[in-house]
Amino acid sequence: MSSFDETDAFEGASLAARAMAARPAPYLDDLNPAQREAVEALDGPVLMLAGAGTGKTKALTTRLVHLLNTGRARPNEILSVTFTNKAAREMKLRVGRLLGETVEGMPWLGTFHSICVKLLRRHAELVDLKSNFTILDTDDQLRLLKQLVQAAGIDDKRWPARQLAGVIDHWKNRAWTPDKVPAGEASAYDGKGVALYRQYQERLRELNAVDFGDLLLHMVVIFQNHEDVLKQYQRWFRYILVDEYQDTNVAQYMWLRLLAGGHKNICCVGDDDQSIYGWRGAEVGNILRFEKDFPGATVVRLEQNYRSTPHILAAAGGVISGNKGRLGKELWTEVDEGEKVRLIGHWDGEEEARWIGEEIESMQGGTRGMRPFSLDEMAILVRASHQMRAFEDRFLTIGMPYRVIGGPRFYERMEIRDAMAYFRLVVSPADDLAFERIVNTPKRGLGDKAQQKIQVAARQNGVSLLEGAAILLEEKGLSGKGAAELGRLVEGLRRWGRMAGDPSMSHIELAEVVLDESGYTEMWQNDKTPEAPGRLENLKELVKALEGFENLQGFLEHVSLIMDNESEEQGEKVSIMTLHAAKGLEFPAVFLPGWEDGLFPSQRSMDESGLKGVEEERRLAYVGITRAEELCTISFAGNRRVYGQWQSQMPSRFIDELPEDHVEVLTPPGLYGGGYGSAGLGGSGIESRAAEADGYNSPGWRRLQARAGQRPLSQPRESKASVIDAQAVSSHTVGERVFHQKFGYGAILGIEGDKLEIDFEKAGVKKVVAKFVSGADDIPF
DNA sequence: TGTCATCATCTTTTT
DNA sequence: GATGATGACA
Repeated sequence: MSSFDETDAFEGASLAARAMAARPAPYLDDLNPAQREAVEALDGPVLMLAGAGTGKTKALTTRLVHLLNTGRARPNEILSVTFTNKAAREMKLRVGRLLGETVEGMPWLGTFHSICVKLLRRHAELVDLKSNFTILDTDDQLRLLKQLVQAAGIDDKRWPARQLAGVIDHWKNRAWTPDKVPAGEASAYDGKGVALYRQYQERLRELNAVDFGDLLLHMVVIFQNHEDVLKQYQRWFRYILVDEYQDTNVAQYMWLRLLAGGHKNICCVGDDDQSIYGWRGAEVGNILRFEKDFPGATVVRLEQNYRSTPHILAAAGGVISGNKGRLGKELWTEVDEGEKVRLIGHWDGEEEARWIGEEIESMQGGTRGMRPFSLDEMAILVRASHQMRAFEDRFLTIGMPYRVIGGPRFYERMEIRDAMAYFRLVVSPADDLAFERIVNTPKRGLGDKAQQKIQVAARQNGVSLLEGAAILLEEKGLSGKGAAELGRLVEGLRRWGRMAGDPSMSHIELAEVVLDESGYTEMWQNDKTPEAPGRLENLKELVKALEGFENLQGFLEHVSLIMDNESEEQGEKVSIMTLHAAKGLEFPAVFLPGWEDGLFPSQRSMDESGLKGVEEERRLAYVGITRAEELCTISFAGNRRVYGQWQSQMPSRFIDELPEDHVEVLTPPGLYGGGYGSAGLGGSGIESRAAEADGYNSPGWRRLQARAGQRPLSQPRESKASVIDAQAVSSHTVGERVFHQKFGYGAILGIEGDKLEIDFEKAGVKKVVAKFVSGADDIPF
């Protein structure tokens, strides 16, 4: 894990470089001609157009090693930027492997954001900040904006603060400070957008805080206004590598151009077909105009695909060819044909989840003449995260082990943020946002009125909320329970602050003391909701995570940037994630459910961005299909619940774009002869094998629907899960009160084999697998 | 001030 | 279906 130890970032070469004078380069032999060209074109601008699965990361890391190996730069003179922490880690790992040693000496390999934090800490004063500024998460940001909106007397129902946040984010992504917002944007947010943006920036400065967008924006401003600073870094970073260039926004683009302005030794890697972050301000245009920005650039295309079968590549290629203005690449492969992309329609979303669950079970044992797939080799990629739910419910029911990647992030959970707010307040007592968050958590009898008094006291005296509270107490401005509790809190924070300065006390102990004495832990212990045990567990994990850090401050810094949760529990599991989260990953077998117009392509994307929106969605489809190595299964449902309301769905337009020759249409499961009549493939241009059947209006289908409730949910197959479950059954009795990790507490109504029918207090009656249920009294924590 | 019920709104995608 | 905001009540 990267630490923020900046000491040797600019000092002499810490390891590898010393020994790096021109060694032989055996690693070059591992590359194909295109990759090799991209690696060996070391000087001047290089654009590497790397299609999906063409060995992009390999080329990039090899290039980095080659730079070191030829003695062109020392490890700390290379700036390499990625978008995600995961990608940065991966690169470090692979560079290390190629060098045959661990890479501690690459201080400037990281995400845009983490690198900008390092730089901004050094130059904070140039934008009126102190170098210990805090980084706000979206939650803090929103609360701050809400205050401003309300203070401006705006009806925040008609003009939600969320929207303002979006507008400001949009502007920051284009590197527009309040002064630079173009006149054409003046109508944003009821015409008050710019004024509020200005106020917001002012507030941030007062709080000595920045938001995510600021990290880049401030650095761009600094580089633009302070030539000496810019020059210094232009000299220092002798080579620049950029991953996922198609995802850069304007601010990032300007940042890169400024830094590369001198030597122009910049190598950008990307794939215009995989640009899927337009909604976040990414500009495909950046990659499309690279050659104009850097005349004489070497452009290398990586087109040999090492990941997928020809059928999969052809299907992906067919879909993406519908987009205009592509740089154009033709992926090819040497591997054998393999299976066609499979397409299947279902009656509704639940049926789809059920079918995929069963298909996964049979694929474990090998089915339809295919090799067996392990659960780790299979993934379900959805458009929107709410689609995951159907699968989770289903898999919980049948006892299929699964893992959700990129779900609700650990550090975004309520209890973690609360705890972090306490820590922040201990470290910096003037953190008003943190104070607001926890004054009345746990409940201290400090409602709106009391909090307003604190605000007033703070403002009148020109001090932080915490100090304001202290003054208010001295002046006896509060009484009763609230006063006593607030006194305890203020006192506590002072005490903990002293402890933080006491070297004899570890920050881990301190964290425990804070959570304990503040009553926060107790609050959850007394909480009877099903989430409480999990939250306590998370708090424990949080404290454990502190171990990797010197002090609370370092930890807070880390957390604000590393938002992904790396809880890699082992065990074979099916992966479920969004298409966005899947970028850069690959799986032997991939399921792509929910290909229905409105859902995918998403209605919102089409409404907001029109044709551009559809094209981005199409790229998303391309990303999805190209994640598959051997088998790709696309599905759609004729009906789906949207906002809790049933809606009939049309198959996605992208289905029409799949080239027929590379697609096999599967017959839907069940007793009804299948087919795709009214709700199915009509008009898709693809011949269904069962096209003659009248599909979902057939009597057989209706019969099936009528019986859906009683039908055994899955044909028991010899899976590991059910064997274990069978043994577990005997430990439960009808009427027993039990606890389930997802559904909470409930009473057992009946037992059927390895499944229990349980009346949950919150979730209602469900059938679940016994192994997910524990006695209500022995909850593990 | 805290709690409960009702109601509206909502859903992409994330550093 | 679920969450958040609002308002009546204890």
